[in-house]
Amino acid sequence: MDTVTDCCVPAGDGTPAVCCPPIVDEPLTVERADRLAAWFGVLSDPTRLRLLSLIGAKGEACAACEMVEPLGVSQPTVSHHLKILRQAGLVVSEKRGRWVYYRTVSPRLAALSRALQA
Amino acid sequence: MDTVTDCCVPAGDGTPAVCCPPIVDEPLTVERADRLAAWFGVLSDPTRLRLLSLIGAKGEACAACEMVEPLGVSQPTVSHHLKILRQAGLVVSEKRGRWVYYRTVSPRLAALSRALQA
DNA sequence: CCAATAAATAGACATATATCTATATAGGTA
DNA sequence: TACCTATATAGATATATGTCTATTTATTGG
Repeated sequence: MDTVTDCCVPAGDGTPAVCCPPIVDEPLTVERADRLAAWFGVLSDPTRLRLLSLIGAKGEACAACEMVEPLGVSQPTVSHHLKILRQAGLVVSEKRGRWVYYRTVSPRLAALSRALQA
Repeated sequence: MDTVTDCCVPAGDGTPAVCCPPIVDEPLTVERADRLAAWFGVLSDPTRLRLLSLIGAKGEACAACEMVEPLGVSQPTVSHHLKILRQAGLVVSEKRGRWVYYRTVSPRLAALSRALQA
């Protein structure tokens, strides 16, 4: 789950691959289904969704100072979920001073959104 | 998880509710996060995604006759996953003759797609 | 250089879930 | 009516996961 291209379907005829085309367009391969399922699994936890939403709404948010208190879970739990979001490529982090700031990765969210288009 | 409206955000000012607005627009409430997480949980299994994709691509598919064999899992497993997809409102079923046919529910998929728009 | 603090890791534990086999149900068909 | 056959349900089991407390790591400021 490292790059957006994980979600692409190779055209195989020289034209550019289509990234995360709607899943209802043609039957998913086992590989694409596994990758997409992993991403949706990342989105299947309320705490992670709230973190993602909080980061997106603020534009940028730091882990402990802005996210632990409003979510009502422990600091290690926030850290755990942010790691999962980061590994999935849904957020990126940057250390500035003593704090770590997070931002959402729009292309990744857009790719998943596209996969669900009807 | 019964209607698309489960995903809506009431406007509270007389104007129509916005259904499944992007989660990065404003911080999710606990309730919306719980509901969205449940839906993404339904999408977080490769077998269910392949079922959904197969049904969508064919336009309509019957449980045993068209889905058990290509998926490579047992009939009860297919039945189990179809029930979960049905309860989530992502597919509807109709019994015709001896078989049960499934179709995808476009508005529900569209609502989830909208929630992930960047 | 040391103390304070933000963040990450380790480990434990409870809960959820995906799958299977075996069995039940239901409804068309001979 | 009685039998097939398509689905659904039950129950068991292995695995995955979300959360916590306790601890470690890393970095800033005095």
